Amino acid sequence: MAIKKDASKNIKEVLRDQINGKLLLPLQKLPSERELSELFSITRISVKSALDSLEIEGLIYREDRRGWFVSPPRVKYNPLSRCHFHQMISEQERIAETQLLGVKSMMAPSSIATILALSELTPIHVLERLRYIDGRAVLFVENCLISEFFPDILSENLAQSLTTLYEKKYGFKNSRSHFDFIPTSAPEHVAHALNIRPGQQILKICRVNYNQHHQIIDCEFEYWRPDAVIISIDNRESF
Amino acid sequence: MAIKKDASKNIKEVLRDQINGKLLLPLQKLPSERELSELFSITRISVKSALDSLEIEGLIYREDRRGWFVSPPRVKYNPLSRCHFHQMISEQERIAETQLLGVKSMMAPSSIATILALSELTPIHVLERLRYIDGRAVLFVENCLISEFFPDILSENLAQSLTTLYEKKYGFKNSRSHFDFIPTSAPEHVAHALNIRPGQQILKICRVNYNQHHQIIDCEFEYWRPDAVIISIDNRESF
DNA sequence: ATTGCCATATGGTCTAGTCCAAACTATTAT
DNA sequence: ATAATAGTTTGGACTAGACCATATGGCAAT
Repeated sequence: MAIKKDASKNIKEVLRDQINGKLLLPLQKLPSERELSELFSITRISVKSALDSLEIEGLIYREDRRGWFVSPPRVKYNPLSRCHFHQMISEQERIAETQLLGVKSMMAPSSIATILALSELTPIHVLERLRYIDGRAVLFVENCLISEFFPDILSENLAQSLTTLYEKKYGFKNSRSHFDFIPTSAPEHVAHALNIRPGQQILKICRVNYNQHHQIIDCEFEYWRPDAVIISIDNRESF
Repeated sequence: MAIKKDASKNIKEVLRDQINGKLLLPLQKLPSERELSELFSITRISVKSALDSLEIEGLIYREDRRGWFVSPPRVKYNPLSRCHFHQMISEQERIAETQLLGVKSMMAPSSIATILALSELTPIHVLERLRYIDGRAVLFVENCLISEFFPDILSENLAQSLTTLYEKKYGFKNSRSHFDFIPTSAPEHVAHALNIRPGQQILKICRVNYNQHHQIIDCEFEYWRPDAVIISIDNRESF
């Protein structure tokens, strides 16, 4: 009786072995849920439950109504480094792309006003961008800029590094950033952009940036596909 | 037709509203899955799916065969601060406890040897500890110490701060730490200790510590209940 | 070549149950 | 009082289907 496992444990172990043993390669499609349920003689619900679990582990991911696929290796991401996104990714021999989804100008809603430490009605620009690694959408980014710091920014190419733009066009240097990392679920608009289910787990990063005059100039919300990233931080002391 | 929602969306929204509106308070028990399925006239599977989703969001958590409960607010955790766990928690007016689960002495397996940059067979001590906030087990910690750096450490009280012990007994100061933050799922022994399902999402933190001589002396694996924590890091530049 | 349409494959969601194991509770025997 | 026991409640796991919405690819009309 020690050999016999739960149905879902068995399929999980088999698939994990296949992936770890490189019999299933990154980006490769798994058999459909119906095929798996026949192969393992279990119902589709049990198959789904096993796949859900492997998804949480970060081994596979789903594309809505297309199927299940093996996750590529995670990229290392050091938010504290000066390095731009594209540079950081290409150093890992992966290909990064950035797509500008849209720009809105509005009054800061209370949730954002709190983060930006605004005490009165203040206009902001909100950029929505989607970032790809090796062609897969893995990161949804929302930048909220305090408009008065960035006159005429909307005429620039906003698919590039904002940090560079801040410095070249406005002379801003980063003096401080604050980061919050929160394991939570994807809001509707994020889920849609990343082609994941609303409510799926995600790693949310809230970043607040200060310029060289110690003023908060913008904040950023990053939503990472949880299987795509390792946050990697090195902390050397200066003493 | 715009009013009618999916069954699971409806129950999710109702429960989320109840929690956000403080009608359901932290640590309070939700009605049982069977009661909810009757209340909302949906099957238990749909109820479970909605609860799963709220769990991922971090609003509720389950205790095996006991029920579903409203998550307390997240604690802020800054791994880069010098601050001890107990101090950090009590500054947030929460109560921290630490329980030593066990100590093993062994040869470093390859996975750990790699992290500790060991090139040959090396004895290590492995401490397993469980940390509670307000009586709830939220953090499983595994410390892997290179034995030769810590003679006689097993005779000490290991439920206290290890950092303090390193300094007082061995004169070690931390000169550098490296952190990896990985959203993944709970391994079996971790799930058991935290009373969560094997395979449930977790935030894993791998930490490697260097002493004042720039030697790696130990590493630590932290497994956080994902609804219990916000990682909060402040990055001031020195230029 | 392009466009529009349709069939198919696929995952998303749901119904209506069953059986099981662990946690808890109330009762009973000592 | 204490300990053993039996019943109840609870979530965990599963069966065996159903219908829906969308992504895709092939085909036909333009």
